[in-house]
Amino acid sequence: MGVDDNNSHVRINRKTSLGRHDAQVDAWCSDFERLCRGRGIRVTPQRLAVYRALAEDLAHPTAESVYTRLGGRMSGMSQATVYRTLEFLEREKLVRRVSAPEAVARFDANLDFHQHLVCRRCGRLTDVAVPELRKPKIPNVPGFIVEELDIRLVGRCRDCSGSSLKRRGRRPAARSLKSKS
Amino acid sequence: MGVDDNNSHVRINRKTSLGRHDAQVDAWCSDFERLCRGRGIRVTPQRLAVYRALAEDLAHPTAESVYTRLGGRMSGMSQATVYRTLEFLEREKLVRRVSAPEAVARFDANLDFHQHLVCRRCGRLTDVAVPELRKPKIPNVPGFIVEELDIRLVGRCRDCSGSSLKRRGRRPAARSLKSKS
DNA sequence: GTCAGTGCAAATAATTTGCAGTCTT
DNA sequence: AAGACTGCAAATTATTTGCACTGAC
Repeated sequence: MGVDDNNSHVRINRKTSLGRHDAQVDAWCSDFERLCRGRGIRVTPQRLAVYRALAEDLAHPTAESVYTRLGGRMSGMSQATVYRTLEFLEREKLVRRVSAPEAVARFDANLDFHQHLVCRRCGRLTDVAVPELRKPKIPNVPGFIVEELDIRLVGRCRDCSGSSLKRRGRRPAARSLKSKS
Repeated sequence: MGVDDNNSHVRINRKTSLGRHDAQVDAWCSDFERLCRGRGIRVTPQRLAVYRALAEDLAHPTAESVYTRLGGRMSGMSQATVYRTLEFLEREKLVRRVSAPEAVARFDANLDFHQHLVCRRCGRLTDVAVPELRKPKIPNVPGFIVEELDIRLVGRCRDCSGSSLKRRGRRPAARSLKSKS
């Protein structure tokens, strides 16, 4: 079959599946270092190591996975640092946090059509119905059976829209969100 | 301003914000009970209670919140049961699990445009680039600043496509996924 | 030299599990 | 009555924090 057949509307990003060329990783890392210095962010061996671990493994590792990849208990690097560094890098928008199905679970009895508004700051999750997203055409992805499109609108709710985007503005710890019902 | 002004393309689902009419909750609950019996699912007071708690509170409660709403330690209902029941209801597709930002965190050094394939069974998260989703028009939602659209394609990866959709097929505990890198 | 960044270990928090007893069908 | 469900409490796993120390700038 030809390159332009039905299935090729969508392409799985090959780079993601496993590791990549050292050259590219190195390039990313030096970009990273340059960017940090430019922004006045201290470059520590730990930060470089965590960043490199992420650059090497694009399969969305968990904090724990990063820790393990770095040599775990043997590396002389502590879990706490890995957690703190990842949080820091995310705050600096140097890496992204993505949601996964094994999330701290939230449930919904409402099976009707709707999407979710997710407030980046307070974590509140609100229903919204966006008519334009009503009948999303399910893309055809080779090697994967797409059963549904989960669309989240991420941003800031009314209560949090004023609050800083400042560097030092740390959001509440994930734990403290649980009581928000 | 009129009902049809720019901002009303999108409507926040009011029902969600808090509780609702008892009548509607009752209706949902009896539908629920009927459906369970029809499918041969045992109807226990605990299951009804958990379902009702969800039907009453559409603000995406956590397992912990459900437990608390049911009276916490005083209700005579254990946390374990709440967790087990929610998991069960989800497996039966009687409620939905939605992802939230405080998820068990996964990180990504790749900031390029892409979406995520999420395998419902093994939890693996894969990058994919869907051209049609390239420039999503950000919907205008009153009272919320939408900063980005997070689109996930949920389904089954190649390795898991064969495996049962059978009732008894329990997926691996979330914990055991961590090692998948 | 200074203060941000780190290690360590203990504290929290979220979720799961073993096992014996109980209730739905 | 049979086996599915549940309670209880202990076990796991994930993540955070206090405090003293060290290294990047």
